[in-house]
Amino acid sequence: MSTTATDHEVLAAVLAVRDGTLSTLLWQRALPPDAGKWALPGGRLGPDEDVEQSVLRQLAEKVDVREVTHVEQIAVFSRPDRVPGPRRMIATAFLGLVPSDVDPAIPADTAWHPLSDLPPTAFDHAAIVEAARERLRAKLSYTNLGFALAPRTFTISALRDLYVAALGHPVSATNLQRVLTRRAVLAPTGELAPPGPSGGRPAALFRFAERSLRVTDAFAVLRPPGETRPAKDSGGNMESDEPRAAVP
Amino acid sequence: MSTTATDHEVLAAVLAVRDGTLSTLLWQRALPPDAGKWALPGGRLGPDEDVEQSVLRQLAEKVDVREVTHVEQIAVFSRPDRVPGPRRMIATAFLGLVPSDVDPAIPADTAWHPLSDLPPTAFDHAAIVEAARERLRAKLSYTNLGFALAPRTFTISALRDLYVAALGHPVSATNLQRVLTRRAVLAPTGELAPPGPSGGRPAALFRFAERSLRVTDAFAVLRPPGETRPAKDSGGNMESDEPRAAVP
DNA sequence: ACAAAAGTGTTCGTACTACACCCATGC
DNA sequence: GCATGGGTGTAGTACGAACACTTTTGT
Repeated sequence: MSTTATDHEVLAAVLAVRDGTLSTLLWQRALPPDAGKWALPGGRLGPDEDVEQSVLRQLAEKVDVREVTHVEQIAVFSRPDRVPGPRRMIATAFLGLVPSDVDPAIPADTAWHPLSDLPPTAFDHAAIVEAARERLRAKLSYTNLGFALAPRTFTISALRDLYVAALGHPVSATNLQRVLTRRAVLAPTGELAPPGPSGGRPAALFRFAERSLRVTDAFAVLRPPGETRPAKDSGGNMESDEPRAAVP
Repeated sequence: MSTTATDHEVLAAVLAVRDGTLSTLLWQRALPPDAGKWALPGGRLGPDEDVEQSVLRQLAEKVDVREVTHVEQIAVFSRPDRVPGPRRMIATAFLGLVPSDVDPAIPADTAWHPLSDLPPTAFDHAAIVEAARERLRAKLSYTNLGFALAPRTFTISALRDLYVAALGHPVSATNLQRVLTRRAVLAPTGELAPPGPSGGRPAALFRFAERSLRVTDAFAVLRPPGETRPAKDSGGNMESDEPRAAVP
């Protein structure tokens, strides 16, 4: 047994907009180390699974996996002292997204926490949550990732509220509709939502044209010549997805 | 000792433009498994280092690390059968970049290979190279990452050739200069390069204003209100950098 | 009628692209 | 002079942001 043996864990920052604020799922540790602190869902990588399979399995213990609409790798966290223990623990961190309308059954030790008001967190999990938030912010701007936060059908103003919560800055409902429609990200359902008790014109219901990730703005500048809109989609596998935003 | 013990390796796809084509550094395996096939530089994670430190240490054995101008995490590769052996091997893949003007001393078993004409590669290393290429392509469009491919000073047309090799599509030297100047990515040195043997106007020499990664186009759409140009830089750490491009 | 909410029309500014044209050098 | 390569000037256009205005409902 060489000295290089490690354990590998998978951790998921599951984000969703709850009560108008971006929140993440955490469970409270009962045992040392870091007893009482709040940790991300996850666990040890099993012998016959890759990290993608593992994170879905681990999430199934906390929430119904069918409610997780998008999962992607964020980064490896590997500081030698990041978790105390007999053997070193390396973590692959994931971003998971859950639509705003589902209220999954969660274990007693688990709860949603607004990112703006996190409780004391275990180990380096706060940094993982922050990286997940940055990833989400970035990808909302150049992909159709909104589908993963939104119910199956929604009004534009409801969608606007989701974008505001996730981006952290004001978003105009008018421009949101036009931008997403131009990219063929949104499609009208033809149905209407009834107005609230204080009146107002009934809102049209929309849905996302696709419910899987698609890059809508591949190039910021230096586009291939002749392409007016870069909105073409591109293939790829789970290992190679990534966003733009925060930087070393 | 539980069955979950793993080894962890670090692999780097070191990319550079050589002879006008995007190339990567590979070494030819002498021993099984995959003897004779070409592999990415890397090796086992040491007990007292994180993956970022490890990749720099491993690269030092192949090239002078001071010549590697940028390194960033790409993804974890974790298929249980990705590498045969007594214990499972998980890999953290990195992108490394080397300027086009340095010709580092490399070991006898190591050579540069054009991405367009790779030799038979070991394990899943071809997929890692492809992911690195996508990462580079994406980030060239919305960051100042060109600094990592370019010499310290260069003419616009030399820089254009680098972008063409890395992006794989034509780039106008005129527009490249204007786009990068507008973002304050390029700065003139005031010096001139002598023309070639066939004449022509002497070209002005430029340099990159910064030699560390900066996001120049954070938002494709849905910018924070009031910001005309998003070109402000943002903080962050190495763990959280990522690009946009290929997608699952 | 009035308030409230949704949606459309229109203007404005910016900036990327493309292309024509001018500049400086070698032969 | 002429070819070669570098650089600037200038449309053209597309599109995102902002804001005014209209539409449709409830009270």
